[in-house]
Amino acid sequence: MRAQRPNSREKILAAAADVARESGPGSLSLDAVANRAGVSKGGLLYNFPTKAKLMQGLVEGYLRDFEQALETAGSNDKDKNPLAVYIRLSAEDCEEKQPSASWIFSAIAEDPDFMTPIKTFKRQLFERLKGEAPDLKSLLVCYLAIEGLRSMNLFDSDVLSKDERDLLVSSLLDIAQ
Amino acid sequence: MRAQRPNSREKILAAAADVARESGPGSLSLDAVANRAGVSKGGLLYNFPTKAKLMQGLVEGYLRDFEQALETAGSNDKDKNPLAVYIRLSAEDCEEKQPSASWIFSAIAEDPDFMTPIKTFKRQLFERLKGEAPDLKSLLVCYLAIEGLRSMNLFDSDVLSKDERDLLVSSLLDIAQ
DNA sequence: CTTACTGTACCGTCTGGACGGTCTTGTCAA
DNA sequence: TTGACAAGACCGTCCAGACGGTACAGTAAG
Repeated sequence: MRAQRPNSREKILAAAADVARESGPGSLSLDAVANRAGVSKGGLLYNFPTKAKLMQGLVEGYLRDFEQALETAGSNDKDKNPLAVYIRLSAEDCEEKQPSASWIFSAIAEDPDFMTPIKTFKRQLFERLKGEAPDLKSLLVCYLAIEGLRSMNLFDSDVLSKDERDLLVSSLLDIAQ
Repeated sequence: MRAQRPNSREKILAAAADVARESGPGSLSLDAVANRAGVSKGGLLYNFPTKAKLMQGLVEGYLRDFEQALETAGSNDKDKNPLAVYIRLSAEDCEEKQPSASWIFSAIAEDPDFMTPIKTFKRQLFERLKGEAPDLKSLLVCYLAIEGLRSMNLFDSDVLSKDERDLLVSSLLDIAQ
């Protein structure tokens, strides 16, 4: 219903993420994205009338996917502790060698305000976890450590070995009970 | 010996950091920096012959300051546990409402390779801590949580209240023994 | 006839950087 | 003490290129 050949949108978004990751966040030009997506510049601007809308599309897609992943992980997982679910999901995300959100740097460079939806999302998530966690101290430590893991993945600083990452995750799950 | 009026360099670096923080990472132009520093564009390019050199100057200054802060904190602090020293120092850094390194986004946008010195620095720091820490699990949790705190500060997502930050730090110091 | 594009040509703006000129400071011979 | 001079530090202007965005004519499918 959204469009007749709707995979163009997704193709463009994926291409934008690819270009941002491979060519660096500062080189995310509309021409580069159009080429990468196999779409003319006119076609790109047909789907996203401005560069800001493109970025907004990236942010919204990311948040949508994340929320959905959290939801399905929450219902599949036998462990009903939401913090543990979040830890496991995040650790899985960070396994990927290629950070799924490296385009964030492009968005920030374009306009720092693109971060506000992400910030409010995170704040809500934290509040939700706080409501269901038995111990504030454990929650703080675990949540921040996961934030650190995500940060490392984003900056792809491969400081930790795989063993160390596994040890960390199991320690966190321990702390989260 | 480095220069006859060497405060120009520092003034320019400070101006660059200010512009990056206030105008957004994508708006860090040489003109803006020159204006902010009270220096002509020619003068700016005299001190830093290219934009890349300017970024490099920011990175080097940041690393130098950080190392020095670690050193003095290590000798002043009665607690000889290096991890505890690092935790306290980092927590102090993150108290500042204005992240001291928001220019990092500008550097990444310019060229992701500007991160490599910072990455190797962090890796070395982590290795050093690992050498002196009694328990790997505690180190991992503490180090990552601090990394998370730094990340939050950088993205200035004010998710934690001051009380929560304090509670986190004391918990980490507990874990670090 | 509408939707969803392609392809091209173009405009205005911004930016990094090169360049020539200018002011300041230190040095040193007379 | 002074004057000549060179090097250092900085100014102001100009330009080529890249970029975001517009306009528009064409077209293939449903």
